[in-house]
Amino acid sequence: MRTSWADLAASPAAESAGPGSSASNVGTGNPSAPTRPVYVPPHLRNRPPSAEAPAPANSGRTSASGSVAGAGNVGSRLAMPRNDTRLGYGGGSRTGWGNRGSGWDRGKEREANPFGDEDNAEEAIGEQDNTGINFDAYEDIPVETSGGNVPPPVNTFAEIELGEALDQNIRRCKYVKPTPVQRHAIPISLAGRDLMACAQTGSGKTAAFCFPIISGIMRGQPVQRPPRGVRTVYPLALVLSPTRELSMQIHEEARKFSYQTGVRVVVAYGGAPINQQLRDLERGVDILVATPGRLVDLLERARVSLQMIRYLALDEADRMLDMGFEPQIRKIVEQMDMPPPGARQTMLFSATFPKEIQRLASDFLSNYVFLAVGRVGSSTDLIVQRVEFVQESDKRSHLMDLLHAQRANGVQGKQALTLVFVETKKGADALEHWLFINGFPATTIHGDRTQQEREMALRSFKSGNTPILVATDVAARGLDIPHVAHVVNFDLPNDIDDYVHRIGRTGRAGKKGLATAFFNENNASLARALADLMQEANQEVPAWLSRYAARSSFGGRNRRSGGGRFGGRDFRRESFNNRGGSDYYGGGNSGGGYGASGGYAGGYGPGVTSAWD
DNA sequence: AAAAAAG
Repeated sequence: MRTSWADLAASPAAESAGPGSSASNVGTGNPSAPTRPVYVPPHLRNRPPSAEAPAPANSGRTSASGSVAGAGNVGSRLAMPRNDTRLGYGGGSRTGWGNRGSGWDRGKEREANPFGDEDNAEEAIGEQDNTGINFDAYEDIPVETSGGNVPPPVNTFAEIELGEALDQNIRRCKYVKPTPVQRHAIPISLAGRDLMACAQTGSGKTAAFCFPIISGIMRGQPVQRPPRGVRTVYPLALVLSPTRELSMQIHEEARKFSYQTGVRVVVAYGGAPINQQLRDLERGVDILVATPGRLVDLLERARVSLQMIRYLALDEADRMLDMGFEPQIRKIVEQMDMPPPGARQTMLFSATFPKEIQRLASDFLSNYVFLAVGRVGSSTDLIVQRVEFVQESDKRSHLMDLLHAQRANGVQGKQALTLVFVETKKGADALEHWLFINGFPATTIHGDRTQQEREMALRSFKSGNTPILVATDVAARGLDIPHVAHVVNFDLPNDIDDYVHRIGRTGRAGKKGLATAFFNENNASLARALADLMQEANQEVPAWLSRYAARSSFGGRNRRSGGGRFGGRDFRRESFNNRGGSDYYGGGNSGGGYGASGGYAGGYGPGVTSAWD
């Protein structure tokens, strides 16, 4: 029966195995046309591994040895038979999950094991290795929700019906219990609600939107794909992010979560050859992770259609909707063939969410829940923030002093990683060169480098091979780099939100971090916001900075009324007096965001909704 | 003014 889109997707893929065959086998409607089954079509992937080796004694439940699940497996093949009997198939005890009657067979026999086949498994999984998560750091987190009928949070993964295969992957990731944003966001999404979520950097947002998507796709009705054109693919979920490296990272994470669920995740971004990405797409895609430019390209080539999208997730959503990106995002979301709000489920995530961006974002949402999870303070107080007054001309030698001190401190074992942010691409190259000739191995990542160079730089940094990375804002958001001990704002950004994201590259997953900023007259416009932010995060604010702040306190665009926290306030609450649009961050409101202390509407216990209703 | 994102 050629009813499933998967069959449609399968044919072009088979065709790609034999380039000469063109689209003929699709046209014939012959389901078993491919004679060289290099590729296992989705409808065949889920055959119970009848003759496979039985599960060894090693249960795999918590291979707590080492930091990596399956680290002992040299190759991916080794790991898979063991798991097959436990995950996708045998586990079908849960209601509905094992039911393959729909012809929507899931699971794969050829899927590479994303847990066991990575060269740098420790680095790759390290941060998400939640044995290392310091959950105590997440106690007493203030939560605010608003919107109608907010589904209550959960306390454990077990009480969420995510499906056996996904549960198993959660165990493999060593996620012991959900982080606060996951506790709240996952039930909201599973209930089918649209969501705008603010949560601190490093608090597990990726999983928060991936789990409901994967679960929903597994649970969902099989789709009949319109045979629009054989080379067009119809993803069910779209995840957009502002940088290529972040898309890669989300893809890697999502692959782990969807391992042996039969849900296929594909990534597409610019700067890399498009042909491999096209081949990946042709093999079938449920979740497409992409950067906007490349996606538009694919859409215009009609290689991707958004017609079947059920889930849309924007990571770093405020960034995606700011001036540079907004037209592209609108084009993708509103002017292609994506179902409208209400006909799809939309999830927006970021650590920061300025009010006027919330307003733009609300165009994409339908009856959404606003969720803010985080401490009172836009940055986690796991990060020690320092500001030093440094003239432009002294910055280099000052950085050198810091690096020397750090080296002297001799972090045992692996060298601590230092991420240095600068303002410009040229400045990045210049600083890298200077560091290099002064004996500090450094590399750099910015938009003037080739994609290969960018990826190489990031790998080299992550592995500790080059423990200093000089970066522009391309690296400011979302990147999850374990062991970043120190973020240096060599040049401060002009926007306080960028500062929040930059320093959020450290202090992740409940670990501590240090952030040092070089401040001088050029940064006067940031003084107020910076001082406020630091104060909220219980950081020591230098007296000279407070003086700068007082001097420039006539509400520049960086000034957040009411102590902006991390943008964690639903603009709808104040929108009636915000229509004028003259405000930024709701400037001039009287309410002042969260109350100075304990002003949260609730969210601590189940069933709590908010005063917004 | 800068950075990012298609080629």
